[in-house]
Amino acid sequence: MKILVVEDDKEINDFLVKSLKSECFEVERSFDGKQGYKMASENDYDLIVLDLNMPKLNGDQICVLLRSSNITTPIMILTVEKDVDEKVRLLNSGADDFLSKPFSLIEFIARVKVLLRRPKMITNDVIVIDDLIIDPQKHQVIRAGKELELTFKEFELLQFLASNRGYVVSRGKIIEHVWDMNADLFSNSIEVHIFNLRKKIDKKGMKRLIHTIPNRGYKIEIKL
Amino acid sequence: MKILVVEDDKEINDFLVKSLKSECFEVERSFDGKQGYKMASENDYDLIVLDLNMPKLNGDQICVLLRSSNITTPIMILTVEKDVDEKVRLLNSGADDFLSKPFSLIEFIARVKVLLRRPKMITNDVIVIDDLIIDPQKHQVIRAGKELELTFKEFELLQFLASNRGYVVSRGKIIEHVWDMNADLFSNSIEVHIFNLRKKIDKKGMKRLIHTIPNRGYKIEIKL
DNA sequence: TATCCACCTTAAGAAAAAATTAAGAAAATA
DNA sequence: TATTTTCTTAATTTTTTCTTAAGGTGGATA
Repeated sequence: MKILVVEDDKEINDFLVKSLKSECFEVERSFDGKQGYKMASENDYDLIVLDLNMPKLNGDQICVLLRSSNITTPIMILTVEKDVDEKVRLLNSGADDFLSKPFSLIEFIARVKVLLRRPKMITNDVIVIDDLIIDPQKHQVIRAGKELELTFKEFELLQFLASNRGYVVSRGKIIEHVWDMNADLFSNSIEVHIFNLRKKIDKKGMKRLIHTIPNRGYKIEIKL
Repeated sequence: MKILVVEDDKEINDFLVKSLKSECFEVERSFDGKQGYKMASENDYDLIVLDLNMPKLNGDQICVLLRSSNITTPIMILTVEKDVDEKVRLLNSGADDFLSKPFSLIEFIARVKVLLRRPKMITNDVIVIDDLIIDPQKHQVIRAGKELELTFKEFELLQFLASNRGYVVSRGKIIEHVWDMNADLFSNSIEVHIFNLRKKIDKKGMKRLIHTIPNRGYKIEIKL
């Protein structure tokens, strides 16, 4: 993950870069709006952090410029503005998020991570979620140290949910991926399989991993 | 929505007017900078589209003149300039947006709609408003670091309000987007859902995000 | 001050969605 | 083909969510 930081204040720039690097992000920086814009338009970053007030070229101006050249990289603008209209204006200029100074390191990193988040692809890799281990190659599932016997459909269903961990998976998507085309969308087959899966995986006394989101689907997640 | 187009090139003028009309905007036009300025200053448009290079009076000059007479109508300037400094200069002259020729119809219309502050489309993007984070793909809402359990309707309602942050959302629009056609327009279902949403999101001690605008609807906004 | 109006608040029960059974159909295996 | 396992269907129960309706609150208005 490559992040560009454009901030003319040396101290804040250092702070941002250090914070991001400590989170294992690759960081490039600029202390100048115009140079920052040049870097942003010539390189492919995963996130651009812009200070609002800089000499020569402001953060929001850079933002408008980048968006007008169809650069869709997420942009976060750092601002001291407390004015609502100003914030609305910034969001309309194409920024994805803004952060008012002074801000905490934790808040900054949290926002960065939100902006960088993308759903994962489905692979055949081993999936580990808490004490649940799914090994697609071995067709093996272990929960709390005990190996479980899953049927083919149960395994496919679990793997699909697990590889989308944290994200809601709709019934439609499940049908699409775990069943084939001609499956009946209006049967309750999924419910029955979920029920059977839960009997094996989410035994009583354990923290539940499979969650129902009414009207939307199911989700695998560690709830704290 | 009434839009003024000022452009001396007959062909481009026709193109713009036709494009806008096909999008159901009401359009008036001028082929001349001076006359265009007169029209802009004497009428109340929702958007003014100006060509940069015109005989007698340039787009940026019109822009400065209009702004100096306290006309705040959004202005879009059409330019062939590729130069950064030029673009920055235009933004500073009071223009809200600029578009470099040649541009596509889609791009033009998209920008127009942004400037007209049409309610934004509802996407699946993560929405961050202050310490409220809404992640549609995860069906996850976090306020002040704590995850909240929202029902389907509550989530849809919040997402709709949030994606129109800063703007009032009428009951009609809510019914239209969150409910389906055959919803009862005269029930107080919306009020109840708003109430339940507030219980979860705007807990006491927090700065309120959901605001009632009497006789008009609701609005999500950071009040400072 | 009385009245109206828009919105808020509650609570009950209607409606919808999901969980749970069990039986039988289909598929895999021997 | 017989047997076993897995999957689907369908009826029933349980849970969750949504709507309705009645009463309350507070501001605006005459």
